[in-house]
Amino acid sequence: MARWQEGAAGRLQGAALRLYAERGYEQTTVAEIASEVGLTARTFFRYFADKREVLFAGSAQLRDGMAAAVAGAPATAGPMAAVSAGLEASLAFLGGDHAHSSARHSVITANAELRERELIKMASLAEAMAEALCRRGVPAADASLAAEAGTVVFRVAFEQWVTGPPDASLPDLMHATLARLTEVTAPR
Amino acid sequence: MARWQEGAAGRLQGAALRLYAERGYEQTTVAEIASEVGLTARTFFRYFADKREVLFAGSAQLRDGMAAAVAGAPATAGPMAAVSAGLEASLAFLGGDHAHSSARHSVITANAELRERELIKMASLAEAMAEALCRRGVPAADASLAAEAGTVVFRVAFEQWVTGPPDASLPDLMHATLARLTEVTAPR
DNA sequence: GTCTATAGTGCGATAGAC
DNA sequence: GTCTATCGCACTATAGAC
Repeated sequence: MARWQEGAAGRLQGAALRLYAERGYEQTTVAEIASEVGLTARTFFRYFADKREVLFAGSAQLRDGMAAAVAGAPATAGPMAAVSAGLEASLAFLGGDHAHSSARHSVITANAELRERELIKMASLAEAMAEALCRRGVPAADASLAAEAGTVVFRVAFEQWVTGPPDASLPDLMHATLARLTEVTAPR
Repeated sequence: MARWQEGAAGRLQGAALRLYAERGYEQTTVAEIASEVGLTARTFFRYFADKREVLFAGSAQLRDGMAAAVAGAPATAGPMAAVSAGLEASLAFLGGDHAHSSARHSVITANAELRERELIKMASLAEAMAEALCRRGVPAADASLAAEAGTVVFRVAFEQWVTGPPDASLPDLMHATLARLTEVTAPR
């Protein structure tokens, strides 16, 4: 019989998302989240750097997975094609649980601090992909532009997915959005 | 003799930027900034919603100016051309003081919380331009894509400017970066 | 202008597992 | 004994309430 229950981090994440959704992010204290799963606030901060971070666990794996996909794209692929491979890789991390993604998205968009945190996570995705592009020999400025453009596609497609019907295809939305971007930015 | 000196907000901004640069954002307390110009922390929070916001005064005007330029672009202009007009309008707000912009940029990039705040300001620029595009009859998804692509250009060009030589031309960098974006996103 | 709740940190104590 | 997860306490600064 273990003295502690296992999966403290996961239990904290679940309780946090539920409480943030029920009563709002600002109306929820860290102490409440922790006591909800039989822990104290001090332990919460052992696992998460701050009150926001509990909603963004796993973002490092997403980032690394996308960067690896960019790095591993065929040598013949141009910058945008490599970024597209990165977007493809993100689907494995995010396409699974529509209900969870949707709830999480609602909580985040309802609060400015959480939106800030989400944006910096997006920026770190872009930075990681840009660095991978640089290693492929893409000039730094082009790499930043392609990577940031990729995250724009990611964001727009993902938002359409979570706010739309549960049976919509995230891959299809991603491809369609990428096509729209090339259309919109094309010179007339 | 006035009971208080005028331009409290401006003096707080100046002191904040200076102290953030000298000893770092986290090592500076609001009380220090305020006492630096003969005020109290309570007064600081009368002018600025939080410790970060003092570095982002004027961003609402920038946003409104850019949105107005998008709205006022020729009716024949496509989404990206209208966004380009918005970028053009931003130059009047930002192209002036290279030393100040550079110092501010250094402070912001040195701290994660400040980067978060900058990103949400960028997102609000994109949102405002996207809304202006929608009013021009551009479909919502295309409007988001064009507006976000515009802020990507804005960010990349601005960073090149502040980190480069003081006599470089921000307008030229902006145009060149926009051209690179269309090149990079073009289908092969 | 004062008072207070909460976020977040540093250090140390505890209580098992090994 | 060491290691690790957790808790307790004291503390500062932010931010909002009164």
